[in-house]
Amino acid sequence: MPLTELLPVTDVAACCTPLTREAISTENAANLAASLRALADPARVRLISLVAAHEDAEACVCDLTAPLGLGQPTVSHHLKILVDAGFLSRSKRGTWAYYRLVPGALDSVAKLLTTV
Amino acid sequence: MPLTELLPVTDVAACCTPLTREAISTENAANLAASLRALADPARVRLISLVAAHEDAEACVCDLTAPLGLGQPTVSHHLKILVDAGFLSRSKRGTWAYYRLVPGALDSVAKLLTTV
DNA sequence: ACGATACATCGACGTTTGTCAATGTTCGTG
DNA sequence: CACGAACATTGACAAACGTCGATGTATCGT
Repeated sequence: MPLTELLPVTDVAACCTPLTREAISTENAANLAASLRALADPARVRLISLVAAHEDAEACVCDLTAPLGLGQPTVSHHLKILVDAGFLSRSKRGTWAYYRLVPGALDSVAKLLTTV
Repeated sequence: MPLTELLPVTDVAACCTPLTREAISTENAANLAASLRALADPARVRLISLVAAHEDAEACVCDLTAPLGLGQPTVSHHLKILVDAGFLSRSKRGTWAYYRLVPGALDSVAKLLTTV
């Protein structure tokens, strides 16, 4: 079950009622787990936070390597995981690649976890 | 960064504003990531759902091995991770160990992810 | 056209993870 | 007290993950 095969969060959340309302199917559980695993890393948590808090709510790779204390290839790697999972979007302008939050993506997984 | 060193979710959530409000600290990011990693597995997602949906909102190990299709030691292993992370509580009655959701635990991590 | 810059991809390495079989441990019952 | 049942713990192994250095690929400025 590699992290590479995953559905965008938006699709994952479209599927089902919150986790605790009724027993989730095996397939939906796998999709939700994959989305969660994309978030379940200190560097990626900080990346999302840094992008959201950055000016104009977007950031390029060069803005992110220093605060994370990680190499550029590693940061690109984490960003790719977040993009593939549907949490971030990438837009290239000139030499730079700008990342921003996908609206509603975090909220959709939050909604699945909510019990009330 | 093994999954063994972790704070209960409740403490994790007490720390800070939602992820996207301001840049999260390195330490808080590590704690949140650890909580998320406890959830980021298909078997554990199903475990939480099965426990919540079970009669009286509690279940013993013997109720859970069959629907998961996993061996008893593996199920116990996953349950321990969820208990250590603060998502489930364990109460032993006789030979049986009953697991139930910790109220508000899932909601606290959901709240950290919410952007609105 | 050339060099430099910003980023992505690749290959490799050590660490962590999920799973199981085997073994401990605790509790109830005959 | 011994036996069985329910669960936890241990040890082992393959698979996946995070990180890095090296290399590839556009794009801009001169």
